Amino acid sequence: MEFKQKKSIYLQIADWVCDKVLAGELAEGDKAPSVRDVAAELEVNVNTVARTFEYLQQHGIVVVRRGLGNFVADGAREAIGNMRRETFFNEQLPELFNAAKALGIGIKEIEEAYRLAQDDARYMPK
Amino acid sequence: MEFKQKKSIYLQIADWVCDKVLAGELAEGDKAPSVRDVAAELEVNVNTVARTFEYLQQHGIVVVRRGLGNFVADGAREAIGNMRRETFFNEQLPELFNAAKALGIGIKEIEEAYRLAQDDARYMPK
Amino acid sequence: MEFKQKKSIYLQIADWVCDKVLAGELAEGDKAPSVRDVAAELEVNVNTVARTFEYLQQHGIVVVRRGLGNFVADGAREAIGNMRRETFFNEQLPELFNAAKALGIGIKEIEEAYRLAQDDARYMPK
Amino acid sequence: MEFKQKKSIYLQIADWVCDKVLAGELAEGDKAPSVRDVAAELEVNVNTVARTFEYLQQHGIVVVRRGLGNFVADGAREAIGNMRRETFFNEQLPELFNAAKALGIGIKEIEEAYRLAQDDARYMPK
DNA sequence: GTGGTCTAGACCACG
DNA sequence: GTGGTCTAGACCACG
Repeated sequence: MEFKQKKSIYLQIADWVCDKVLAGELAEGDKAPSVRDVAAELEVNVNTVARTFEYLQQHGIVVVRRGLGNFVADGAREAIGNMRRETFFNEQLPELFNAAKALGIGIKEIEEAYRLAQDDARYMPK
Repeated sequence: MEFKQKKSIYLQIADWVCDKVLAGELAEGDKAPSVRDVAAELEVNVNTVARTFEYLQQHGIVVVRRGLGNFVADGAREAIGNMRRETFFNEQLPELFNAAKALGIGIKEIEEAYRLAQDDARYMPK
Repeated sequence: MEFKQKKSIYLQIADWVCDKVLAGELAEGDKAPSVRDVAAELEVNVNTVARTFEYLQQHGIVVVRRGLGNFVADGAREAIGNMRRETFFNEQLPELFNAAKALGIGIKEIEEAYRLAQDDARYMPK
Repeated sequence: MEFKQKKSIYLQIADWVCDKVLAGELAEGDKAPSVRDVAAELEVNVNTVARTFEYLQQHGIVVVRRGLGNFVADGAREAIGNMRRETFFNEQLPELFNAAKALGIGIKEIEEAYRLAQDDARYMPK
């Protein structure tokens, strides 16, 4: 796994875990891989992964059972969806619209970029 | 001026200077306010502002004339526009579309949010 | 380490790091000594060394891994070589030839000085 | 007149004056143009030119006659030649040879660059 | 007056 | 432990 610079690694790992949940690789109630296993797999510091699970726990996506490990919480899928939707509509989108406005970019150009992105995705999937 | 926590102060000051250039308050060739004047006005440390101008210089937005101060570079407006436009289309927009795709959000919903944002801006300007 | 007055300390430290890379003391991928260790060893301020690494990073000689430290970049040796070679042929040498021309000094005299310098180096190494 | 960034403006002006002396535009004993005239002509600060003449005076190239102005000193041509020759052989050349050595560049390559520079100067004079 | 650089010391997010 | 950032204060060359 490659990490981007802009975002904290621990948050990128959180995204990675959430993606697994959404994809069904981790079902609700499943035991999540241990902090140490994730750290080994992704070649990051154990503390970093610990912070990831602390974050996931605070957002109701995992629950800790002491001595047993982290488990995907009931309602995790929904919690993830809500969290992301909220971020999307309340943070990402407003920021983008502000930037667009300042640059004199209108909805037309955004639509066009969207269509181009769609085409790219269609012909060069992955 | 209020600073946000997410972004470095020196970068927020850089944005502030760029905005002045785009707004025509600072024309190309104009002398920018001195490092010390900006520091006093924004109530930040002189070194912080010095870092801002170092950054602006590296991006071709100001040129330093020794002993005289910082001057808005020829082509600064274009440089700022290009920089911001590039960020918009190559970073912000793709990230947004990716997020949208993952959430099953289509262009329709983005358009609708855009219209809502427009209305907000219209009725509650500033 | 003794610092000269003509050049900024942070740039002299950058040269010192580059020399270590060229000498093989620091291989590509190696972790560079921490900002604080270098500051302690060279008896300069931590911020000064931080500036050095910022400079090295901008020139592709080190990469920062957050929380882990600075690492010698892939291709650092080549980047340093190119940087220095370019300075030599495009700046130092033309300046010298211009000065020589203005003084009526020809290649013969330069060659002779070269031979003398060689001899000095041979008999008084270091 | 265009100023380079690396060298102090006052030293570049000093070179400019010395060049005039060597070219015969200013003969020994001639009155040099006033500090204010030079400042106006080159569009620099008066203090900068004052520093230039202070420097030239210290190196025996001009003499000040209070109330009358600066005059090209007797022996100015020779003083300039000596000064430049000394800089050339004791500073520029050793620095260049050091840099060359560090880069593994020998006298052959310097000679070749010299020949190329000569050709350039011959075919594209000025 | 102007920016460039440096020090000493601090707090922070991140790992 | 690691680099990033900021402050307060200082001295410098240069103009």
